[in-house]
Amino acid sequence: MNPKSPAKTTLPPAANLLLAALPAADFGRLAPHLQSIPLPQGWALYESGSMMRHVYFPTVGIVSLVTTMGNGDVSDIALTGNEGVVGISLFMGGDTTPSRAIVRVEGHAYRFPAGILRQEFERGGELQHVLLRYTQALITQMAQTAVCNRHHAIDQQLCRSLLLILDRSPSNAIAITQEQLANMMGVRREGITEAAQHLQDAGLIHYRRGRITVLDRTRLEERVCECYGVVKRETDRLLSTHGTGRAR
Amino acid sequence: MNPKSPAKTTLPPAANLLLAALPAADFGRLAPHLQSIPLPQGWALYESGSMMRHVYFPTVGIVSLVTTMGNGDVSDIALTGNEGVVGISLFMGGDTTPSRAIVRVEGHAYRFPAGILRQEFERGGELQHVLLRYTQALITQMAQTAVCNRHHAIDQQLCRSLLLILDRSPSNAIAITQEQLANMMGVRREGITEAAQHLQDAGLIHYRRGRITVLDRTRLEERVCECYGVVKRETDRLLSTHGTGRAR
DNA sequence: TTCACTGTGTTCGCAAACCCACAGAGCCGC
DNA sequence: GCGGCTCTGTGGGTTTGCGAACACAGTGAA
Repeated sequence: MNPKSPAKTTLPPAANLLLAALPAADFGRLAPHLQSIPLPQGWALYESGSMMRHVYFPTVGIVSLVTTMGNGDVSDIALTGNEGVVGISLFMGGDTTPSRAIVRVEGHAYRFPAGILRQEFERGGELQHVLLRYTQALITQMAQTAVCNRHHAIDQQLCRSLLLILDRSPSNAIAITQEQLANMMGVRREGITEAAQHLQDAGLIHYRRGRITVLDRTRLEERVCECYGVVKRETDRLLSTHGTGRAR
Repeated sequence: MNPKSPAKTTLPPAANLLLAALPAADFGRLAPHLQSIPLPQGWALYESGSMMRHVYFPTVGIVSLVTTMGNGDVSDIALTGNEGVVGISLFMGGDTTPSRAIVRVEGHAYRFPAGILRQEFERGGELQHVLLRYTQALITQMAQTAVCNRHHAIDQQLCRSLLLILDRSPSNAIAITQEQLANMMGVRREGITEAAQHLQDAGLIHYRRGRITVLDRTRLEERVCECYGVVKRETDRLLSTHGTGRAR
């Protein structure tokens, strides 16, 4: 299931928003080291506690940060698409984390060798600012996930998950099974079946065998808990290129 | 409820572990700007969305990062004592966060004006490394909180909260009411009453009117869910001064 | 066409927490 | 030593989600 050997790209279209936000000079130093690789469904970009060798900037697809309990229970704690980066502990200084990173929706990513990225990070330029601001957005997402797990019903959380996925998808058709959704949300598959039925009965979505189509995004947003909006606003704020007035 | 005007300290005993981990040269540049202030119970170091003017390094006491929902429900998402710092979004680049920071157990902290700390952070030296590594420990704590909220019973979560507090307390007597604990954990007060009775019946703790005494820490650690250990190990790893070989 | 497999629908009982309401019990000041 | 307040104990009824087991349908390969 490992991705095939990297195909080096000369000057990619930078479909990753973080890379796209870099000034030409900063990006120029990174470009020679870019590798474009596929992200096949289910692939683990890194395992719990393992030393990271690369940092990944997704362009298409969705990668989840997952915490696994001793008894095998899992929950996604955050979700990253082309707006972010996977492997923050490399530049945060830990080199490893207790969580795993798993491809939930297949796609592609650019990746850098760990040393290259860290070296560039240490320069303290715009790359550092962009990565740290993204990390703060990630923190917000995790915090909101924690309270959402505590306080909100599965129905609402399903809306949240669907919207988070939709925001990172090219179309309104999502290739994912209820079983996988249940895994992401850390609940039983039956709970998802029931919640999805509610949404389908209400005409918000349509699903069949591993494919969910969002029919009415507006009403989905009406039904979702506030957690979605909080995270979205904060992410937009932090990652808008017109930041807090820092030099660019 | 605001703290009184700052009393400037010349060379504090650095009872905050992050400050203590700094080389003399780095600490020397910061020392003139140190202000020691009290942290009274219930005080909000910063509110949701408000611009931060200071960064706080607790020496005694406990500060919680809290997310408040629209309907008033609250949950702590992380907890900081003298091993950490409050106000990470200042150096992460966001300047504000959607969460609040509240003093759960009264104490003291050193604080810096925002500009001073950010300027020192931008130097890219050991202070930056220390702060980023702490931030990663914080991320681990938040991630584990999220899955713990999802999968574990109140009894176990109570054990976790008590141990987290105990780790940051000078004695094994904790001054906190069940109502406050319930707020921290985002559950009903009655749920805490019941869980605390179990622990008291088992002889692990003793409590009376706003004071909980831990009688048998070992057995508390046997009963707690794995989340506590995961966070503790990771925090110790990241904040040990014998880090990952970065220059000191 | 047949067969195996995967994904979805459904059921029943059970346990954990929740909501609400109120009772008692320690603590304080006057 | 008497209110008044805060903190803790308790009960009943309800809801949500879990566990396990099973039926059935769409899909694709032999």
